[in-house]
This record gives sequence, structure tokens and C-alpha cells, in this order.
Amino acid sequence: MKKITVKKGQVLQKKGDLNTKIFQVESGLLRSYLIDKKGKEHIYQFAPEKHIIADTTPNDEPCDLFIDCLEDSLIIQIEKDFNSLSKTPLKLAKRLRVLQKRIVMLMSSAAIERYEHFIATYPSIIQRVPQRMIASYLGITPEALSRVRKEIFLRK
Amino acid sequence: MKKITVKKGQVLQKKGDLNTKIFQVESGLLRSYLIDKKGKEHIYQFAPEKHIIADTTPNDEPCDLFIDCLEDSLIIQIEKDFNSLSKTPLKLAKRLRVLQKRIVMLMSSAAIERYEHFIATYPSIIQRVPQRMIASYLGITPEALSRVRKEIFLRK
DNA sequence: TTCATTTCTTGATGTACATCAATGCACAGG
DNA sequence: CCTGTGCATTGATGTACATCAAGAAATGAA
Repeated sequence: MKKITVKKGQVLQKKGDLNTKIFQVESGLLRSYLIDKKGKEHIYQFAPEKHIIADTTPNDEPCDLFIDCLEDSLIIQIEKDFNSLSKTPLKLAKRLRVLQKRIVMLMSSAAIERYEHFIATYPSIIQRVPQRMIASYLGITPEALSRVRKEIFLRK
Repeated sequence: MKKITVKKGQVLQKKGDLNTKIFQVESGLLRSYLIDKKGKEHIYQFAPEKHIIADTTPNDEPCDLFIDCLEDSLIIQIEKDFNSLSKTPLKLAKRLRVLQKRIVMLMSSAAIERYEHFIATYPSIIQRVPQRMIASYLGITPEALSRVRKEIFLRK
């Protein structure tokens, strides 16, 4: 476990890496994402200050996600043995809740509702990343997000 | 923490319940699911023997999911305080991995790939539940699953 | 067994969102 | 200042999957 500073754009983990770490963000903003077989990028998680971000693949298997840095950041790097993990059960419980909500939204809600839930849940992220990244997180294209935003605007 | 036997069809948890438990399945089969605003059911998780199933909403908030019993089952009911939770960090770690994979699939894969991943991961579930439940878990309609299966069959 | 109920399949049609292509805009570097 | 480069928007079209409706097959109860 050590503190490191990382610059915007820096890559902390690539798909296929072994022995990946857990990152706790002190300041700044990280993201994890995947690239599907068509080459399309899908953002899996944003991690602003106080949040943790990791690929949950076990240490001896190649991981699925890329992790990189959207703003200059200060982060704490934690070993991914599940003893140290279990020292932060509250953080884990929170992570589980977020994932449950995410799956529920992906399964049962239209793009517009996913977007509205996102801005309600992460209002600060909106100002900090381009819309195409929000779209990627929501599982839609930038074009679709643009139309969703237009519709919300017109409704007022 | 106590053992209970439950009959097929019995409901263990309803949306909105407070103080929900964690269930560990000794034998049988449980599921959790949600109902969206159109009244449509979406299966969130199957839990066969050895698996755990729960809504991760904290104890003092109304939960999102229904949990019921697809086969006569023997289950252990565990209090959802996160001290006892942290005693099973390996199970939690596994749960996190499953959820990550689930989100990755929902975001980046077509119905046919999600189905193929499902049968590879849970071959035994296929024989034990009707296809409409598999469809619901995959986030598609029974009609769509039927066509996916037909396409896989024709490819051989 | 028979009958009722649920499940699966198939076809016709609808729709949310993707893709493709063009235009406008902002900002950074020369 | 101009000029590129990435981002957002808009329109036209395509497509994966949903919905609706009907029939066939499986399941279960009496």
C-alpha cells in the first residue's frame, strides 16, 4: 500500500494484466472501461475522490478492464488480497449496492431514465468529463445521449 | 442465523421490505427479481445450492428486489450486519466478480453472446427453470430467446 | 386418461437505439 | 489571427430486439 501521483491520461491497468491492484482515489478522477469485440469502448466505472476502483478478477487471472486517469490524481494503491479487502467491509457493501443498482438500471430502464438516475447520483461527474464518456457509462452512443438531453430540455 | 425449509413458490422477501436477510442455499433453488414500471419482471439472480442471495440495500432502507423459491429448498438465513458479512470475504469477492461480469455482458454483448455465456457459466440452471426465466435473467423476452436458440441450433 | 394451464415457437409489425454522414463549435498551438 | 482536432448536434437510415397475436407442445391436476 503506497501513495502515488498520476497525470491525466496515464494508464494504471490494461486488460490482460495480472496481479492488479485496488486504487483508492484521494483526489482527481479515474475510470475503468472495457473494449468490446467491435472495438467499442464502454466505461464501467468513474472513481472521483474517496471512491475505490478495481478490477475484481482474482490476482492470478488476466483482468478484463482498463483503468486510466481522467484528471491529475493522488491515489492510494492497495494490494488485492482479500484479507486487506475484508478490512473495509463498509466500502465493499457500498460497492455491492452500486453494482446492484447498475444492473437493475441496465436491465429495466430506458436510456433517458438511466441518464436521469446518473445525474441524480453523480452530479459532480457531469461537469468533469465529456458527454461521450457519460454515454459510454450509460451504455449508449454520444448521439443517443445528445437526443436524450434534448428531450429533457424540451420537456421544461 | 437459522436454518429454514421453504416450499417452491414461497416468497422470502418483497420489494419495499425492511430488515432483509442474506440467504445461503443449502439445497434447492432461489431467485431474486425486480418488477419495472411497466410491470415486467426481470430476474436479477439465480441461487442454486452453495450460493448466497440477498438484496444489498442497507437494513434501514426499503429493498428493491423480490426473492422467492423455485424449488423446495433448505436455506440458512443470515443477519445482514456487515460484521458477519465480513466473515465471508471470499464469498463477497466472488459475488463482486459475478456482478462485474454481468455488467460487462449487459453493456457490451448481444443477446446471443449473453446466452452462450450463461450456459457456459450455469449449465445446471438450464434444466431447472423455464426458458422464460433465463430470458428474464438475460434481459430479453422469451420470444427473443427462442430465436437465439434457433439460430444457435441452425449453426451446427 | 382428459382438460386446463403454462410454456415455447413462429410470423408480422413496432420501436429504441445504433450507425453513418454532415455541420457547427470550442479550444489549443502555431 | 488562422487552423486543426476533438466534441456535440442533427438528420437519414439500419437493426436488434420488443410487442402482439396465434398456434403447438409440454406440464400438471383431477
